[in-house]
Amino acid sequence: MEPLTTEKEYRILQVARDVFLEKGRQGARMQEIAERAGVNKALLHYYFRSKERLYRRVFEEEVVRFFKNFMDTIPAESDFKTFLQEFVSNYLHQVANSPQLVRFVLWEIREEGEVLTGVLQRLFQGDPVQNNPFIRRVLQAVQDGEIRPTDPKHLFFSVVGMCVYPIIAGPLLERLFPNLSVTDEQFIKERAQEVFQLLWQGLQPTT
Amino acid sequence: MEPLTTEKEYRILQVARDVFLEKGRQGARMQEIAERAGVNKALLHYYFRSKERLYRRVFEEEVVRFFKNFMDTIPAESDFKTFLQEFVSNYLHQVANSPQLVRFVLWEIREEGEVLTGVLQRLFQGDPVQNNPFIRRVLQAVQDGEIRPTDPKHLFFSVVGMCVYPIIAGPLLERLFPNLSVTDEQFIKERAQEVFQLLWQGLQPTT
DNA sequence: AAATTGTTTAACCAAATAGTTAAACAAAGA
DNA sequence: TCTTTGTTTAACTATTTGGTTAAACAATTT
Repeated sequence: MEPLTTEKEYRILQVARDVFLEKGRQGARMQEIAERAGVNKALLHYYFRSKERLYRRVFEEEVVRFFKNFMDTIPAESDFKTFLQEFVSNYLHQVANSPQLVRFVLWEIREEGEVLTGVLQRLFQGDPVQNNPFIRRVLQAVQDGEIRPTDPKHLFFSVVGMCVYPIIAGPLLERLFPNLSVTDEQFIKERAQEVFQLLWQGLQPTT
Repeated sequence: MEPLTTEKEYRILQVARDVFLEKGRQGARMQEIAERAGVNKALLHYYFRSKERLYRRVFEEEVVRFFKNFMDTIPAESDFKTFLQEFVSNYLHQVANSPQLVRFVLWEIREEGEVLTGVLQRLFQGDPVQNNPFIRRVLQAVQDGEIRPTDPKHLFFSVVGMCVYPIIAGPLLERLFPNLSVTDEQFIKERAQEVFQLLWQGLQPTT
């Protein structure tokens, strides 16, 4: 049988991702990755040379995924009300789907300097990111009088913050509120509703 | 001269905190803590026995601080409008003052099970935390008709999320928005204003 | 079948790092 | 001054962990 190098290489990457997201850069162990992937430790080095390189590969991929997730949740054109409603719901589901991703990126970005800059460079070549679709849509909504004048950057922070926080703080909040499970569909729906309502009312033009 | 054991013990704890907040549980090195504290490595073990115990000591203390910071920012009684305004401003400043704290807690709580439960137990003995002053104040404001009916738990998540997110995502956001510095007094003030405005308008009773 | 190429592994090595110990040192008291 | 007690350290040990290597293995080609 033809040995499919790609298959095992891919499995290693998958597992490496899991372990790094769980334990972080320093907490992850090559041995554990190997075992979980069902291969020998040397194979990790055969494919990826070093822990550093394997980590970078994962880190870069996850930062990209982090942004792609965000971009993917931006709905197609429509009135701003449904745009906002859908975005909140989509993004909440996205984050709830893999809470570790956000936590990982938010923690690990603290050290990576050049690496992060490189990834971002490649992701948004030339494009000033301040012009991302979400922000452009907000600016347009303001111009069209659909919502009151607002700094789109701050609105962006607010929306993302409200979606992301309950989920990455989950382990804490679930201890404070005994009946809470932040990744439950039930809660996510409830949350989407609350967030949207607050935003929409808060953004109404004042006459 | 009388040797002040407390002094060096205290300095070690201080430095240990810094290093753990910077590097995390696994990233921190006993050697580095010793060097930065200006003492020999053995002294760390003399006072704290093991890395594990030193870490727990720091972790527990920081979780407590994390909550104390929150509690301390809850303003005294007043109308809900100024209450909210002050809370947002206070909490933003609190978080901006030590962004590492929030990042650290949010990352590290993922593993600690019994430890965290223990700390929380001691912090809020008996008191169901759902009854914290912030939430009580919101409930009252709803009853008094100062704001529209809202789930106080969700409002709590929203406020904290909007304050916390831009700051812990700082390293990322500052690369996306070149002129941004999320811990600058300038930005914090601006942010407080924006967050409050959104909240206040979003919470108005609908006639 | 023999040779070739690429794949996989067990066993090993080297470096980093947590933890220990015995001895030096300093202050206080007899 | 000598002893005692508590403090501090340099040097050492054990363990963990990233990384290497030589040899076995499997598939393919000649």
